[in-house]
Amino acid sequence: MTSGVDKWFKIAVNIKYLDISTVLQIGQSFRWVYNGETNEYISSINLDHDKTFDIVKLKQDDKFMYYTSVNNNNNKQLLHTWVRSYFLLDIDRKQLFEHWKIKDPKHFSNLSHIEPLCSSCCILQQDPWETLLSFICSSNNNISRITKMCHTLTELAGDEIPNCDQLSPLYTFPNSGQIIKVLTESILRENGFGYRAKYIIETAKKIVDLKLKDGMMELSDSQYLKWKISGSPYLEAREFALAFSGVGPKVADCFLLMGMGYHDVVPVDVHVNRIAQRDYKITSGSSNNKKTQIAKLKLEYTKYPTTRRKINFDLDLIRLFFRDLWGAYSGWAQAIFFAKEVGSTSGIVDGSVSKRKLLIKTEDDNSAVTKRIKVK
DNA sequence: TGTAGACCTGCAAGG
DNA sequence: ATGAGCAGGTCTACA
Repeated sequence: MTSGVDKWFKIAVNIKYLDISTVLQIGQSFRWVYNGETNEYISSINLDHDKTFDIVKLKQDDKFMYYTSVNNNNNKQLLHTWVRSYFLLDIDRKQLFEHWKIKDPKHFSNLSHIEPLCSSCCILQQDPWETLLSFICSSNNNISRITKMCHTLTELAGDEIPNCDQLSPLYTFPNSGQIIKVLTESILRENGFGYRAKYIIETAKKIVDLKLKDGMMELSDSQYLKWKISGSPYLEAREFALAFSGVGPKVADCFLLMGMGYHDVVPVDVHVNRIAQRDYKITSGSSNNKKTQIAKLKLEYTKYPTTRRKINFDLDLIRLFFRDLWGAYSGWAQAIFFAKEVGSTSGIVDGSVSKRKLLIKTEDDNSAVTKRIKVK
């Protein structure tokens, strides 16, 4: 076990540029536990998408992000690589903003208004398998329950990680094999998963079957997903993702954006839909132009039967509108508008003893980002 | 082929 | 104290 003194490594990141208290709680990742006394975030992390997990801690001040691993020798190089990759630090957010200012001046030109939201402009590059399951849990659901469900999944089917020096034990995120071995739909239902219980079991089964069929049983689920999908055009990747139970267009796009690195994907949910209609005047009516566009998509999607069955063409046009407007990192731009629109709430803190609420103001009053801390 | 309802659960918001 | 309504949707059963 550790001596009680963590050896922290650090990386220069201005908090105005990237604020982990926003990014980790905005509803992208659901398994970071915040410790209000130490101001640290902790989670079990699959550092290289392999089969071993580390306990990772993160914290931040104005100029630096600090990171450490509680077990596995605190491998600096591995951690460093993971942090850069998880937060996608090599992507130049300032350059993205410059691009968006040119492409969408109406909504990005007033940078003083937008600037407070820069800190939330970060799409995390998460573990593919965990991302897929997390977002299956997310459908028609709220962040605090999604968070709870993700933790429950680890407790029910993951492995307890020894010596992690925490008040409550931490577990690995279960792989597909563990899920089908240990869990059933009724167990998940008893544990509050509701109708998503079935989707989780079916999805885990499908991954096991696919790996078997492809002769790739030695790969972890995430390695398999990357092997299967990486490099594919978006439409093919989405077709593959949509074939899973409980995965519709929104969940598939979240998975591809946050788990598979498809940065130009804008997941269209009720909020993005509302933004499109209200701020961009995307009509829900049926103009000739729109009918033409849909007819074109229908033709194109005949090659993709699952997509054809599950897609909503009106919403898909909104995705395409934003992709064409914002470009290669349109998914990141969407994160800014999403944060502005709904703010965020987060889940468990210190073993669910208390709860933290973080709110980003949404009024059109050019106000700065405000945060509210609420402790039960 | 397209479109209403149903669907688990927990929580805020308003009365 | 109580309970309708909703939450970053998806699935199924019908016309």
